Amino acid sequence: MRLSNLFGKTQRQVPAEAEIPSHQLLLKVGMIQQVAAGVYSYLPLGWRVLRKIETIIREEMDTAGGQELMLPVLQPIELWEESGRHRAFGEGLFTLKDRRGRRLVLGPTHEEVIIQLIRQHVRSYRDLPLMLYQIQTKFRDEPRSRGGLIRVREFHMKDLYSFDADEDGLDISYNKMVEAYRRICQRCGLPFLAVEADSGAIGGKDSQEFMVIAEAGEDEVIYCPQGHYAANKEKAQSAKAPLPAEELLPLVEIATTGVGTIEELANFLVIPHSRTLKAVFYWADEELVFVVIRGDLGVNEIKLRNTLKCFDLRLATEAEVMTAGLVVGSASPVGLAGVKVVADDSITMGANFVVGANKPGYHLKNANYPRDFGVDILTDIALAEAGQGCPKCGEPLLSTRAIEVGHVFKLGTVYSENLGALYLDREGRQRPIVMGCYGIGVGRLMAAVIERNHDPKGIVWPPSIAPFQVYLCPLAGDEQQVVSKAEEIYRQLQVEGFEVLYDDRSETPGVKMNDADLLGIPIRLVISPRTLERNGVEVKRRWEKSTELLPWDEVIQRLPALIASFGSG
RNA sequence: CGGGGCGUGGCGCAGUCUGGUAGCGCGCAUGGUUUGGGACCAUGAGGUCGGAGGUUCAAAUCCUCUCGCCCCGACCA
Repeated sequence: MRLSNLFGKTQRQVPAEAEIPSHQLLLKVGMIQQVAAGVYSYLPLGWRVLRKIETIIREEMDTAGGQELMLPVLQPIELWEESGRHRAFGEGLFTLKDRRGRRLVLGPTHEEVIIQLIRQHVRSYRDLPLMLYQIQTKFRDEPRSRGGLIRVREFHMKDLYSFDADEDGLDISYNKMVEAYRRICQRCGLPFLAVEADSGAIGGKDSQEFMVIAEAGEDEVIYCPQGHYAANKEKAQSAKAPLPAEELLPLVEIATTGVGTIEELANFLVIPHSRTLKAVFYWADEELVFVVIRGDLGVNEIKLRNTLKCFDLRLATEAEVMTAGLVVGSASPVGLAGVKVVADDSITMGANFVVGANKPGYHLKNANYPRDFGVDILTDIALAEAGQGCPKCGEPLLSTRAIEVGHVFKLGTVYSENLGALYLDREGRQRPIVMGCYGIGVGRLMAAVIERNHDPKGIVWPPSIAPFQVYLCPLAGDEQQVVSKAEEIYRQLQVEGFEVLYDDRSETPGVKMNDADLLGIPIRLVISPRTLERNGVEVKRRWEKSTELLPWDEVIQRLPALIASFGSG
C-alpha cells in the first residue's frame, strides 16, 4: 500500500475530550472516527487491525471445534419477552417498530435467537455436543459510552454458544473455551488475568472474565499477590477477620444522643467498627429490605441483587425507611417484624455487637445472633476490598483497574428450560440442553492492545495484529536513485508476501519518521543516500531504540526473524 | 437519571463576562527554497458561530426553548 493512496491521515491534534491513550492514538492515527455517542466508523487502518484480530479469534474458535454462522441483528421482541431478558436488559435494549407496528430489538447478544435455531435442529443426544459462534455487530444502549472503543453502543463481538447433553459435557466445552481465550490473548500480545466473575441476574454458575490490567479499565479486579485468587470486585470474596470468641453478655440499652453513623458510634463508644452491626436499607422491586452487616464491611449490591433475585435495587429513601416504622440512624434488627432481613455472614463472626435500638438516641450493647434477633437470609453479601485477607491464604488482597475483553460462562439449563430447547437422551427421556456462552469484544480488545502497547511516540503493534508488517521509508531528497531503489524493494517485499506500507510521500524526514512511530508498524526500513552509499537498508524494530544497517539483498530473508523477535526482549 | 463542562472553516482553540462587519495555530491548494526526527517564504481557498424563537438600530456574544457531545457518579448478560 502506498501511503499517498491510503485513506485517512494522521492528526497532529486530538480533541481534549479523548482522555485515555488508546482513544487518543486511535484518533491520531486515523483509525476511527466518531459518528455519535458510542458509535464509530472504522477507517482502513483500524479495520485492518480489527479484521486481523477477528481472524485470530476465528482460527481459535475453529480449532476448539466451533462452527461459524451468522445471526440476525433484527430480532422480534417476543423472543426477549419469552426469555425474560426483556426485563433484565431493560433500557439497555435498542428497540424499534417496523412499518406494521411490530416491535423489534437490535440484538445486544444472541442467546434467544440461537436457541430458536437449536430447538429446530437439535432433537437427539446424537446432535451434541455442539459449538456455534458468530462475529458480528451488536447493540446495547449503554447509559453512558466512554473511553473511545472501551465502551460503545454499537460494537463487534464474537459470541460462541456451547450445547451439551450434561454438566460434564459443559465442563469440557467450557475448558476448551478458556484455553482458546488464553491463546487468543497470547497471540494478540495481551497479558491477561482470568478472574472469577459475576454471572448476572439470569446467568448460570461458573463465570470467568479475561481481564487486561490497565488504568483506563472500567472494572476493578481484586487479587491475591501470591496468585491464589483473583476476582472481579462485583463477585470478590475476602476473609472476614474473625473476632476473638467471648462469652455472650446480656443485652443493654445505652444512650447515644446525636450518634447516627457507624463512624460516630465507634468514636463515641471507643470501639472498633467491627464491634458494631450496620443497618442498610434497600428498595428491591417494590419491597423494603433490611440489610445487616458487620460495621467494618460494606454491602456488595450485586451479591445482594443475586441473593434477592430482583431486577431493580436501590438504596431506600429516608421516608421509605421511616414509613416502615424504623428509626434512621438507630435502626435495629432486634425486635423487628414485618420487614425482610438479609444478613451478611459476618454477623456470626464476633459477639456482643452494638446495634441500633430502633429508638432515637439509643443503641443496644451485646446484641448476638441468633439469640437476640432473627434474619430471613444469612449469606455473603459483603464488598471485598483491597487490604482485606485473601480467601485462600489470608495475605492482604490488592486491587487494580482492568479492561474486560472476554467473558465466559456456564449457563446451564436456564435458557433451554425457559425457551424449551430439549433433546432426547439415550433412554428416550426428554432433557434440557446444557449451555455455555463465551464472548469477546473485538474493538475493545483492540483498544486494550493499544493501552498495553504504546510509548510517547505512538502505538507499538504486536506483529500478529499490526495493520502492516513493514514501513518502507525512503528519505529521498533529490536522489532519484533512492526512489528507484525503494520502488524495487517495495515490489520485492510484495512478491515475498509481506504487508508493506510504502511512504512514498515527499514529506520531510521528521514527518515520515514520526508517522512511522505513531502508526506503530513493527519494522521500519529506511533508504536514503546515506544507506545507498553503503549498499544497505536501515532496519529498525518499533519496540527497540537502535537501528542496524543490513545489506539490501539480505533484508528480505532476515525480515521474518526480525518480526518474530517481538516480545522476546 | 444526578453533578460538572463543551458545541465557532477539515482538526485543535481564542473571541461570549462588557453586543458594533469572525480571529489564531495546524492542515489544505499554488509557486519557490529545503530534506536523517513534526522545515521556511509568498499567495490563496475554506465558517448561515449546533438549531429554533425572542430582545435590539445591531447578536457568536443577552433571554427562552431545543438538539448533540465529553467527564464524574448512578447504571451496565
